[in-house]
Amino acid sequence: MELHVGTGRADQPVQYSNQVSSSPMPKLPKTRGRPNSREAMLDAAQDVVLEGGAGKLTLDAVAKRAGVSKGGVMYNFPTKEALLKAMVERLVEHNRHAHAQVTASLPDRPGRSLKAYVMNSVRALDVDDRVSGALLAALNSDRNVLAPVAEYFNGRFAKLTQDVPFEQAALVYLATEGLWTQELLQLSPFTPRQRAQVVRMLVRMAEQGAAVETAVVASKAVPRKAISNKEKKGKS
Amino acid sequence: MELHVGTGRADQPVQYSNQVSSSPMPKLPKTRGRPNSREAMLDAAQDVVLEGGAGKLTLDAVAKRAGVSKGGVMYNFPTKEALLKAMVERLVEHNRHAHAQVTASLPDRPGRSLKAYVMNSVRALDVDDRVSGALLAALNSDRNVLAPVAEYFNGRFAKLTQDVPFEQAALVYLATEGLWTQELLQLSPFTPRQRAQVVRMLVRMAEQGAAVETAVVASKAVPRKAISNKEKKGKS
DNA sequence: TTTACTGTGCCGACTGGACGGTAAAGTAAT
DNA sequence: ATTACTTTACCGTCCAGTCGGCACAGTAAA
Repeated sequence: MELHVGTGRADQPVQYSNQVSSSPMPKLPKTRGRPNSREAMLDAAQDVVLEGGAGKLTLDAVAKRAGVSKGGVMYNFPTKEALLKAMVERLVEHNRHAHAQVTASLPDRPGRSLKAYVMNSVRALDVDDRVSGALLAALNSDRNVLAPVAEYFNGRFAKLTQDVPFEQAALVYLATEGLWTQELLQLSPFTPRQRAQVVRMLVRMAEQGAAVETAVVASKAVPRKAISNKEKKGKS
Repeated sequence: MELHVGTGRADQPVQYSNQVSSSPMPKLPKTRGRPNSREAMLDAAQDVVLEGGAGKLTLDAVAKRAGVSKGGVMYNFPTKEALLKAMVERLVEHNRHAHAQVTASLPDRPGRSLKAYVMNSVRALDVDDRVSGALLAALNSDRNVLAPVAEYFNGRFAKLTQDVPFEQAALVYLATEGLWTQELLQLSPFTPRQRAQVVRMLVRMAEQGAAVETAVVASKAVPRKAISNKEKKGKS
């Protein structure tokens, strides 16, 4: 299926795509002395957050990690908040791109986008996109910085619900988000096997679109003996 | 139903709940051993985190907020990590208590604990328990501090699944967790109305226990026209 | 080609403030 | 006086942000 859509870092000949306002570099060629160190610094920042948590994200740490001096970092990001903002924007952008890519790879049926969302979230866990969460923590400090994220989340959900009945979409959406968060914070109570099982269920639900919704509403008094027991295996 | 189980803070004849400093602080009786001060400081710490994010949680800020000096804080909590730990423990403890309380108020039927979990999580949002999340962010920095939380989470889920088929429990659990997180971080795409709708659905699913699981598995080809449309209103 | 000038990208020492933590002295109930 | 708690003052460290400087590339006049 070739789902490799990148890890959120610069693993392609991308010429620093997303420019953050006030960036002091209108000249695009930029080729002069060094390759684009901006992306390298963002990568470094990601790594730092990943390894030490948001609290360890200092300019010096980023500089060291990126193999430059602090001045170098400050040159590209006039302030720490600018760095954070750039990280967030790159992440959102990457996520949007990845979602689009996965969506495109799926047949155009109801729940397509929702299914893509689930798959993409899981992929994000398998790869090392774990920055998002660590970053999210960092953002918690500067609450205004995560505004773009909120906006992105909103728009995203709006699209997911066009395909699928609201309750259904919301359920899958929330569960996916919950799984993602829990795994990210390493608070998940699931064994790998259970996680896989859950993911399969979510994908299934996204695929089936409205079916489950109907079933849920209809199942007011289903006799319990009818329970399917075939799904019992994983246990820590 | 009497679900008032507290807000996680000292909800008793507390005199100075949230003081904004400046005030000369009317020297209350100050009875001999005043075990209140500890709780008051934890309350203050909660408030600080709530308002400014985890990054603003400094000893000075807590002290000012609590109407004491920094030394006063340091006396009760020899180190900042001790303060964090205390906050976490109080939170977990409170949560455990609340869950037990809600559970007790429900009829002893399958999915009882799960339903209580859902209801309690929502209640936590309605009241101002929002600290948990902010705190959770803080913990992200000192990863070892949130170990007790992880432990608690694990045990909690284990209990929820005793009652209900795994997939069902996992689904409700994750969705609830997702909802909680999103609302907490103010990233939720839902209108209040939609949120209420989702909550109702989750409670319903928890109640019905195994029923939905059966339905999900069975619903391979349910005609979409059977969808209940009665739930369409909220829209931002 | 040489020289002189300009701008870009980066370096790294330094500063000033914030913050965690310490210690000694003070206050009041017992 | 002893104990429980609080305050005031201070220290050391960390860190964002500043600033003067350096190297190199391009430009162009000589």
